[in-house]
Amino acid sequence: MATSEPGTRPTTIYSVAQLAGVSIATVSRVLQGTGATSAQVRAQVLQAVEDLEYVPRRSARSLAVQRHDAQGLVVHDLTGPYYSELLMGYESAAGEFGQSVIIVVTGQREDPERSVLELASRVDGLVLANSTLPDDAARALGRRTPVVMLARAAVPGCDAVSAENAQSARELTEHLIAHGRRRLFFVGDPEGSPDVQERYRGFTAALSSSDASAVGPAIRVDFRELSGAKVAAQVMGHSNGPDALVCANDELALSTMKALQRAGVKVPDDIAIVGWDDVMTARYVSPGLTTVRQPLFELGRLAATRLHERITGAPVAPEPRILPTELVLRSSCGCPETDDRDVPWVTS
Amino acid sequence: MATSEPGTRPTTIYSVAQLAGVSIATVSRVLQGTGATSAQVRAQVLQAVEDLEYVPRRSARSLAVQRHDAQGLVVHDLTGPYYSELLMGYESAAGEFGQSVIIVVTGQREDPERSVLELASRVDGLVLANSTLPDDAARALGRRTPVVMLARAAVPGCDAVSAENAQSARELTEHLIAHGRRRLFFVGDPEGSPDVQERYRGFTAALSSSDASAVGPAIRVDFRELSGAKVAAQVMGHSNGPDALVCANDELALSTMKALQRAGVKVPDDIAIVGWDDVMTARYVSPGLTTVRQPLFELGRLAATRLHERITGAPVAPEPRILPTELVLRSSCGCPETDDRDVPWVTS
DNA sequence: TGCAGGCTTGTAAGCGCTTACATAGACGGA
DNA sequence: TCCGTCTATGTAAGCGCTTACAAGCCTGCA
Repeated sequence: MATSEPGTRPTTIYSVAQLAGVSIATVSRVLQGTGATSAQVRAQVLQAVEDLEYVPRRSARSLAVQRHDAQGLVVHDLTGPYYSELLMGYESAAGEFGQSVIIVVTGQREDPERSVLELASRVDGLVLANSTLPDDAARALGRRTPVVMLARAAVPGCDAVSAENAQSARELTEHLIAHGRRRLFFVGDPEGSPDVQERYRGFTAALSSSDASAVGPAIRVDFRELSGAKVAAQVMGHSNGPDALVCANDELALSTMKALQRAGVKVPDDIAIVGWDDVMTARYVSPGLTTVRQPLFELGRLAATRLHERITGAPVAPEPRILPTELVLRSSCGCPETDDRDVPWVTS
Repeated sequence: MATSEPGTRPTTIYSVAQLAGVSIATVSRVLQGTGATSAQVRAQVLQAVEDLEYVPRRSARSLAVQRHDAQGLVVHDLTGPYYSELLMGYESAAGEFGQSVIIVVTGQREDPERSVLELASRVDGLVLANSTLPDDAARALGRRTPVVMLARAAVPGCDAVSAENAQSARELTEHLIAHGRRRLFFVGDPEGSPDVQERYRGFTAALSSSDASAVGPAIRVDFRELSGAKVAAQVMGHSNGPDALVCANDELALSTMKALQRAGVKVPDDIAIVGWDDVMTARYVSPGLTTVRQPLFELGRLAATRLHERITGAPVAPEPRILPTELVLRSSCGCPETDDRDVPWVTS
């Protein structure tokens, strides 16, 4: 009914109180469900609320209760399925707690630090993904508001959640060695992100406890799909090139694979390729890409949950929470084709 | 320095004023840049702000100025590259306007309508994507706050932005007809979303002005990748089946294509397949998937921009803003393979 | 009938910020 | 020297909500 006709002041708790014939305190009590109220009055108030289509202003409430009921999620970018899944998970958990989620993408902000600081002033806590803010900035932030680090190392005063990396990297590498591969290269820049660093660590660990060749220097390229051609060129330039490539993520693996195949290299016969993330494309290409699946949705949920715990009083966890990952064996590693695995029973 | 030691009250504009030896009004003026202030005082205030690491509480400001500097983005889900791109674009534009973006995913809310209403109370306006709220709810919302409809039909009182659909559907269909296809089927549920409905409209329009067969009923399946097998079964069950499939999106096209290929059907020789969205997989599969690229990032930017204009006073635009799309011809339609098109010069 | 104690409701004091308005200097011209 | 004008600053009134506290009412018991 009484929607904001031009000139009419928007409906507030005062309008409701007036219409219901009670004080604003009573309206507030009815709406919060705090304090005792008679059924009679409650009905009147609810009726008035409905008639006026009243929704309390959040800012007024936030100011009064000193709480925003909102969480901030800070990521570097949103490209690829990685962040979609993560964000879905995050939002789903936050929603259950009645928390809004405000997202800022630092990659497209000219002054990320300022943006995050500003964000901090409108949320009760925030989650910082990797490549967003340097550690010291994060630590400083952690002193003024609850902070959860996502997919990056914990800093003092902040919680951390992430998916397992080193162990699965090790398994993946050992799997390739078991396939008889001996000249394995890592593709990706370990300096680029904590995730990649961990993966590289697992990779070297597996190699050094095997009879495979000493580790070649990692082929350092950035994360993106674009880099495949560069990698392929470098690989083929080698006189005694690699017989297996462990790529830091699927985009890299796929574009490298495609570039290699186009140049006549057989995958996996001449060279095996594996990646990370289990993106949709991984199960559509031929050969299917062996990769590592991360529980992204769950990771998002975990981050939101942990942050909420912190906000509501839980202490900083002494240890980071690390979610297990899952090897997805297709045939780019040398395994036989198995159709079943490619049935998309799960949407990634 | 003076970060919140336990027991210390958090720093407010009062602390700053006190430290700087001025009144809170002056602090506010310096920080806003409104009103004249002497260089002397300005320096003192700024120094105090820095010393105390003061950041104004947003809720207090929002309450005072009756503005949130935040926009709400309401989507049904976030799966697939569609929403990542869109969200990136949205966030980038909103950030430039100094607006935060709060996102709610209705698909995982038990009471979407309530969630959105609540959202409305903490933002200055919102963008509603399709499949989130019914039109009448949207219209009601539009009466109390600026609303922009995204990829769905305008309703009175709301703006609308979307990507072109019917025209490109028509071109795509005509392209298939030019390849000699005569028994074209549409795959997807036109009732499911306004986008699909438009595409279907373009599809039928192209058919009816050609000598191609009358349109078979659309093969109605939902959007997701899972449906491919069903479609393939249905297609192959036909005695005189289709020689071309226009799929409502790439996920559908790709999974159908894979299922068909696995059953020995040759694409595009036996049957051509085309889709929508130009997802990453489209350029990695063989044959490359012919599809329609939507300017998702731009669409996101446009939505944010339009909403911001509305919030800052612009009237509702009489016409929806429609962004052009682009046919991406690969070989699943019958065109010869062209490698160049597959170079990922753009990340989608 | 009077009164203690339990419910329900109202009153009013914030929450931290912005901003209209009042005030106090500083300056220049008569 | 006095007064009108500006300019820089302070004062205080909100913004809409929550919540501690006060107050009023009703009940049951002595």
